[in-house]
Amino acid sequence: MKESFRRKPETKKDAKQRHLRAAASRVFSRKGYNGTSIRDITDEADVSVGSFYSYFETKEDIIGKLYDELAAKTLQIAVKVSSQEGDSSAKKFTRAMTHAICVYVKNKELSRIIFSKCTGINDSLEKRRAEILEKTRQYLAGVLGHLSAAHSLPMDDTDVLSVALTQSIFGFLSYWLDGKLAGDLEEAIRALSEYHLRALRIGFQDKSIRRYIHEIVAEELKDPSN
Amino acid sequence: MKESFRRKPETKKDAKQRHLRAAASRVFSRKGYNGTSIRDITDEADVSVGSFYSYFETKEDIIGKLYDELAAKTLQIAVKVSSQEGDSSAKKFTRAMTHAICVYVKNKELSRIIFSKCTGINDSLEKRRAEILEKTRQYLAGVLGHLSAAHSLPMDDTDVLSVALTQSIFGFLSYWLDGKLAGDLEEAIRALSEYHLRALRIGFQDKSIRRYIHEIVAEELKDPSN
Amino acid sequence: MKESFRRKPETKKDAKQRHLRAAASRVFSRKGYNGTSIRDITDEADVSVGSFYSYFETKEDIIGKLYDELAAKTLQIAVKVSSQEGDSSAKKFTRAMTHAICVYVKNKELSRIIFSKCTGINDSLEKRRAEILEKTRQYLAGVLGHLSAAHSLPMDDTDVLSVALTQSIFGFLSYWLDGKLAGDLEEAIRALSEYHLRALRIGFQDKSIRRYIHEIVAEELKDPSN
Amino acid sequence: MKESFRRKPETKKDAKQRHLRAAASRVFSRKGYNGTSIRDITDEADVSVGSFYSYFETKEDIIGKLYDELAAKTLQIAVKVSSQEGDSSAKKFTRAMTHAICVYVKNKELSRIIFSKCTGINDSLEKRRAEILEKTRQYLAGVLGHLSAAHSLPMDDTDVLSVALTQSIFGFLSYWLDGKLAGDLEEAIRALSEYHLRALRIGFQDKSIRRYIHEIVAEELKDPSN
DNA sequence: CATGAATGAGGCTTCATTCAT
DNA sequence: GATGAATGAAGCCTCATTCAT
Repeated sequence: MKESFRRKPETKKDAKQRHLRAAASRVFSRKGYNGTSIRDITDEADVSVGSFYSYFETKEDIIGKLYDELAAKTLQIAVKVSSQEGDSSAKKFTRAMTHAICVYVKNKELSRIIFSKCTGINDSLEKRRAEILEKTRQYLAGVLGHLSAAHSLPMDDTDVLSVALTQSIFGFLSYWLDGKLAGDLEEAIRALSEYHLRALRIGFQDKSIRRYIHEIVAEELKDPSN
Repeated sequence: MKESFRRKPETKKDAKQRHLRAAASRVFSRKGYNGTSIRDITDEADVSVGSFYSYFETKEDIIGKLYDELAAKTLQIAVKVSSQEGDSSAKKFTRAMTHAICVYVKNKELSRIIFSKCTGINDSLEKRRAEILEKTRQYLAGVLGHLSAAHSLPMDDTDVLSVALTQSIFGFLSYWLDGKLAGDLEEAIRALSEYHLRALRIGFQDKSIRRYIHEIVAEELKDPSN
Repeated sequence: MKESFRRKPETKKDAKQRHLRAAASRVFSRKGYNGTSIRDITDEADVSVGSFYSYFETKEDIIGKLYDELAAKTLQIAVKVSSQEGDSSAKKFTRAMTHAICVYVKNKELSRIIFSKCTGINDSLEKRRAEILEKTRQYLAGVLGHLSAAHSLPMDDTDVLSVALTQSIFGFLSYWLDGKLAGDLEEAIRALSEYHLRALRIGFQDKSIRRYIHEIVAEELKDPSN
Repeated sequence: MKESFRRKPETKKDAKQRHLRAAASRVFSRKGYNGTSIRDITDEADVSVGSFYSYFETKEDIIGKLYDELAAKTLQIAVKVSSQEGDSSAKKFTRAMTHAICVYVKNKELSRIIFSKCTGINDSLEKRRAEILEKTRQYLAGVLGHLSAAHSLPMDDTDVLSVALTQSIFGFLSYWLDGKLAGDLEEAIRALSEYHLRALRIGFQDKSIRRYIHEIVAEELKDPSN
């Protein structure tokens, strides 16, 4: 909402594009890519079909832009946590995972789009989708790598394990975002985190884990706007 | 007209339906549901459009039938392993997971369809899709439940953990079936299995795990036909 | 059912054709020409689609044959009554009209087909349809002509009046065959007959009219078969 | 955007809908409902197929709208004549019938559609069709009722007679609109009118009847537009 | 720039007709 | 002959995209 310095005064044009993206993400999240017509989006945004095409080349384009949007958000995952040094492995890992989850939970609609509602559209979009999710995987793979070095873990097959780790998180998120998992989010993250910590043979104290998670969740998800 | 022995007359009609299903699964697996036209399927199967419609009601019908096909296969997961008693927890778990993975690997195209290529089509199909995958999750949740009782594991949130476990397997499979993971399948399964065994605090011997996996993979995937 | 002399031993082929025509007339009468598929007819007749095409060239052909069937029946109208000589004009007219009505009522399904269910199909069939109905019109026009000569009626526009007369009968029949007119058939015919007799300025006695009608209706419609 | 005076802004949208309805009525009147494709209509109207579907929901919809159009016109029958009081029965009846005929003759194409070209499409449309024609029948039945009271006619079976009267008019119109009846329209109406007057035992003078008819026909059909 | 009517390619589905068995 | 699986032309309809106003 605030722009840091000068740069980017968010023109009217930008605002309308954002407005359309927001409308589109709502509709896509509800009806899926193929079930959504351009008309549906412009109706939701209360603009004309013609306008849509001033801001986006094609229907694929807007999905691409939404992918971009989520891709930009996922950068925060690495940025926000990477600065922490001297923390215990358990703290690093838990904070990394919690951050990742929070980013997706905060962007519920975009996440639903990329996790399930707008998949299998075509090869090029599928590739983009994979790239975005891959960023998170690579980030977590990096964390795993550090830990494996620090703990001299026999991280026999980093690829397989980073996939397993990432996909278990994404899978959990899919269920969570679809409302299929009842219960408290922090508690769920804790169960997930401790599960993986055990798998990674990283020692931890239940109490601390809860605290690490709470700190991040409280901060990330308190703000109702965004 | 008469069939010599018992069960499964597999009429010509059945055979052609199967032929069409196979053709469809190939095209769907390549181009996705929405990217595939009826024409594409009938071209692949080398039959006329009209024929398609004497075997399937609608385009949705054939996807439903393919879903059925995979659903039937997933029943094998539970059936094949359920008979083992007196085995160690590690053996039970590893065999269960390996079996599940083998079923999906053996049905590569159907699996790609249900994991990614034909998702988000509409609500009713999405529900069917979820149900099918849910079966595997429930089966694994059952295994977890047994183990948690036996090891008095603090299985605090069985739902979350069964989702995490299942989705890590499905995620791994998606990558594997898309050819994104190089390396040996048995080795990958072992890494995955041991990861989860550690997470579940089940003791195991690396050597035995390899053997459990090898027995099943060797048997399940040796047959070149299917 | 009985064949008068030798001639026409009604081959098996003829019987099957008749069987198909009967089935078709039932289905057409229920669902109309365009709403009926060849499959519907062969299902009703319990024969194969291929058989259908041994007996009829095309779908149009069978409608044509059904038209023929009714056309043949309408010939009876003229034949049966024409022999009466020396009768009063009222008797002649009433008997002619009653006969015409009975023929159509006796062939309920064929009549429904030609009156409403299979109309507007295409020009050539429409022409055939018109020809058939025209036969009845011409017959009644002939009766009108005789009467006009006998009574020196100023039958100013025979065409118009014969159309009006015929169409009022056909219209009545459409309603009747669709079950839209309650009441007794003889009574309805009497009302109709007397209406036209008055229009034609032909004197009559109510009692006699009833008798003329009763004689014919009783004979024509008593037999349950056909 | 603003319309100068009152009622009926007749937007461009309305005009185009009317244009399409007119084109459709021409094609339907020529080729019948089932013989006409959407393409035929849009070719006749010189618009795209897509346009058709922004004005009408389905092919059935446009026939329904054409039915509506004629239904609206038939309301004029009752409206225009109902005001006449103190007239003789012959005048009332003749004027009513002439009005009815004029309405259908003025809407030649719509009438052909509803009388013959677009019949037997399906049950729901057939019901609508019947309802529309029924309105005219009921109106004429009403006229008959009044006359029967005034003349103490033994209107024994009003239903049968109103059907006969209406259908003789509709039948006459079908012939007339198909160009199957040569001659002068006023003369034909006169013959028809006098026929029914005699049937109804209403006294009349030939000269007056001619005048009643002429007044209406001259007024109703003089205007070349519409 | 905004609008939304117009476009038409392309998809799904039906069904009259054919023909190998 | 009888059968019914196979064919494919043709119809209805949708919706992404364009463009005149």
